[in-house]
Amino acid sequence: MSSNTKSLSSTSCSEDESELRRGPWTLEEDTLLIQYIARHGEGRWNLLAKRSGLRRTGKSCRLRWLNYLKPDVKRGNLSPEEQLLILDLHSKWGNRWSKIAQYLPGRTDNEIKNYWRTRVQKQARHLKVDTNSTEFQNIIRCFWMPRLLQKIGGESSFSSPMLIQNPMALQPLDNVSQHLTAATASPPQIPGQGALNMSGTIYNLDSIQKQNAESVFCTSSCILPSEPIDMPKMSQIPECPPSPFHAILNNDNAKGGFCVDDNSYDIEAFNLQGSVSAQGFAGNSAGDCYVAESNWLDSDFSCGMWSMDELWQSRS
DNA sequence: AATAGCCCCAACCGCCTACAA
DNA sequence: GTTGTAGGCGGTTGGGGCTAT
Repeated sequence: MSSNTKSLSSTSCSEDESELRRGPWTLEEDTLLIQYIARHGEGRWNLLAKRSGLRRTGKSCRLRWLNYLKPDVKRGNLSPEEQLLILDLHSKWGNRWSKIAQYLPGRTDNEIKNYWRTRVQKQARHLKVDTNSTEFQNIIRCFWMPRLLQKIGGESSFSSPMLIQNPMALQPLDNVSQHLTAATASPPQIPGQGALNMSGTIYNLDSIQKQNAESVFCTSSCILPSEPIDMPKMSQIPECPPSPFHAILNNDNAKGGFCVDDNSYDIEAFNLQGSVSAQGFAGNSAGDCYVAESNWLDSDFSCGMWSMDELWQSRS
């Protein structure tokens, strides 16, 4: 949405000339701000606001520049890689939007915050869980992030700029995100095989792709193990609870859905029946969960459906 | 075609911190 | 050490656009 096209609702003929303007920025204001910064540079926002002739607060000028006018601000939907990074970094730092934004070149804290509120929190609302809850964290780790990884892996043949060959496996985690952002800045010249390593997690894309007919194992501390997964062995781990989502794809009469939009790669909706919440995911020991989701990953996943009754039965 | 409801995002607000006087 | 100011951050809101009915 460009506010350039918007009219200033607060503007009127009788408006006091000395009054500060508020609301959407006009094209003229944008031009003034850009020209001033081109001549004098960023910073000293209050002074800028006075001298530029803009009847705006310094704060407003700063915000407009940083979130919209700055040349390197990226527009458009967040890529799966960016979404994955946000989910991962948020699990580490919480609502430290500006810190998270540092790892996504061209993305602003405001944009990331909006993404979290409109996409991620929406899912939590549908599930009737708190976004900070263990349950929801598990859902993100076990379903959303693997799905994004799968999507990235699926595109690996290959244009995904964040997908890099893995020269930095086992690097300290804080370097990893940096590496990822660096990869974004300079498009890779590599084929799409390898791994993503974030937060100490090696996202083994080869494994993901091979696992389409298998399943994905995830733990509280990582999404996928760094070692190639021996899925038959994994599936025998006794403490792995049965996947509540196993029922997802085998029930044509399902009334609930866990949907991922193929274009945005977002989980589109949890349409849960009654008072069902995601509490079932909290019971996984140490946050571990086992996801048998062969069909989920295999399908085009316009919308996987399952019965919530089955879901609940499967976890008890 | 009209309209009600929802979604998304730009912009604002209030608080906090850093720093200079 | 205190005070004032600027900048930065996270939370919240308002309104345009989209979709469903």
